[in-house]
Amino acid sequence: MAQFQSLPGFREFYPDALARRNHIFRQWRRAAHAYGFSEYDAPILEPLDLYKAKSGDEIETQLFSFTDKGGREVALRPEMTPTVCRLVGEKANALKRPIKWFSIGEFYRYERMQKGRGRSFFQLNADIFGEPGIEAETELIALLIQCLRGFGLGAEDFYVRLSDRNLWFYYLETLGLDEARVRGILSAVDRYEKLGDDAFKDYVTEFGPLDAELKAKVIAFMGVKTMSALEATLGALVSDKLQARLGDWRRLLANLAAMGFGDCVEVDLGVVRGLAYYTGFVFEAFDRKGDLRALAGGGRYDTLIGKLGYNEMPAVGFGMGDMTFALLLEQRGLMPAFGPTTDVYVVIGGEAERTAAFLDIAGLRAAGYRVDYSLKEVAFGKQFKAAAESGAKLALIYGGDELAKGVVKFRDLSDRSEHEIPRASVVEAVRDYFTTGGTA
RNA sequence: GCGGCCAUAGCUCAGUUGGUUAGAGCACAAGAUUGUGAUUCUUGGGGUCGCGGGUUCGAAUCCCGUUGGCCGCCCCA
Repeated sequence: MAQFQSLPGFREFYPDALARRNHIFRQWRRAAHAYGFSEYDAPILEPLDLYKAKSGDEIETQLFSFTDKGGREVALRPEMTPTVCRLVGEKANALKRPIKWFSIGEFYRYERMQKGRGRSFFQLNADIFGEPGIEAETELIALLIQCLRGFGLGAEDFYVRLSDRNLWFYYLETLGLDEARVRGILSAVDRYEKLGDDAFKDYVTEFGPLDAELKAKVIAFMGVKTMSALEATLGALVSDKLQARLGDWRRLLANLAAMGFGDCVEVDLGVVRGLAYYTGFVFEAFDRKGDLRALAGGGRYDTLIGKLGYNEMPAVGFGMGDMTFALLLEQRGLMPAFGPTTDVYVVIGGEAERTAAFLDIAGLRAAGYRVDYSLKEVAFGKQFKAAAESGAKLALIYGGDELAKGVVKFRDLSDRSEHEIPRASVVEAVRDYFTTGGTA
């Protein structure tokens, strides 16, 4: 039977599955366009070094990488960020700012499959370049929320956890830690939710015993879930950077609340995101119930474009994958059923009538209507059954009796009413039906 | 990279202590039905039981290996 299988972790999209995927992409595009983002795309095969430069050599074990016939070390793209940074970096001086871009593409990672994760997946990426202030975060997080709300998901279904690596740095600095120790603590914070106290083991190995009072403060800070708790913890501390940053937080949350998204966003300093390249606000979107993986994640990365060899440019972005998202929509019953899409089904009496029918079928199709008919000569009963199953609202009957009179029978499949129309005005009659009387 | 469970028709699954030509429902196709709608009835196509090896007179069934799938750990850009 199965002589050739698809490669492990790769998905095949039969028409019903592709309809669901397209539905997701359509809503994402609609949201991104509504927020003034422009769509771009780029190669799926890139130089391996592009990813090593961002993530280090060890990333190679999780890439689909190989040597091409020209001896180049290449990799299927595992993410969009390095590529879009190159696009922006190359033409930084010519691009009007702020640069608001998005793309929807397929990505590849050589990993074990799990629920919500495969070796190939699609991802929406949205980024804003050239804006260092929280106005960029406002716009981007709002887009993320709209990308979820566009499907009918609400604050009871998902929430965005908002955190800030800068706030962690400034706070831990006031507690006397140097940069290396701060990074060690952040690494522990990233794992604390899963590992509990064991998350601090690496820190202790590297820097020695962790002061009990410091550890208590770190754990308490992780637990901060509201702006007022944040202000209670930090408000009295003497640090200009810290107090200015609190102001950023207030403005960002106020902006999102003003857009009506306040109930979708929660302060949560427990989120730091492992990636070393994030430099400010970070955020992740999660399902409120259930145990799904993160729906989306992102943050500010002001230094990455510089690390890739271009002039530094502020940037903030997020990515949202299709697999976990589709699981959520299915769980909530928000994935529509997609069937065949036909406007008009043409019933043909026999071979003699087929020639006349073809002319009108072609005319209707040229006018933009979705028209179908039986490829072979079959009984009328079968054709009407096929018409009903096709989803068509209208059937046009080309029979010998009608054509002899120069007419076509026009049947409304929803109420089973029918009347005759002149053949010469078929396109007009169909157009009239769908623009006025048609029950779409 | 590590671990658990699983693999019979396109799908969901039966298949007795190992026993003759491997079944059902759904789906698909044709007919009953030579001009009007999802019913009903009849019929049909489709499987080297994931693959390979072993035990046996005999394997879908037992054993080993392997590939693939689901799930978890690691990781998660």
